[in-house]
Amino acid sequence: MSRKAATRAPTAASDRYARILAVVARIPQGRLASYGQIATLAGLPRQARLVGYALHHAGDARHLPWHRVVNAQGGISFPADSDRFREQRTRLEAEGIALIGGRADLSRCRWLPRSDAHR
DNA sequence: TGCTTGACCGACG
DNA sequence: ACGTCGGCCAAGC
Repeated sequence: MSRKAATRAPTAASDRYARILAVVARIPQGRLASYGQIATLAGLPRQARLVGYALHHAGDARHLPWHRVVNAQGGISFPADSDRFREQRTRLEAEGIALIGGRADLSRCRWLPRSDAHR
């Protein structure tokens, strides 16, 4: 009884956020991951927007490498004239990731989990 | 209670 | 390369 009408996902939102943030926390320094990639790794394919929402909700109040999450084009998903944008770019450059033409080379910096390989 | 927005993505034309 | 559209879920008003 009191079934709470689980016509929707039986999984609580906070649980999804936890999974997403856990994946973000695993991104190694000097590596990048796209929102969609994080979603898939967290077991939530096609839910890239949730990744952004989770990070927004978490804010910088965590020790998360949020700056290592970029969009599918390798760019920063913040207005180019915002402080957020500058901070992310600064942090990435500090890790040796340069943004050429506003975007990083994902084919070179993308994080490949389990394939850490030489590490 | 319902519509809109959002740190997005991929497919199409 | 670019604009448009649908998808997917949660928070805000």
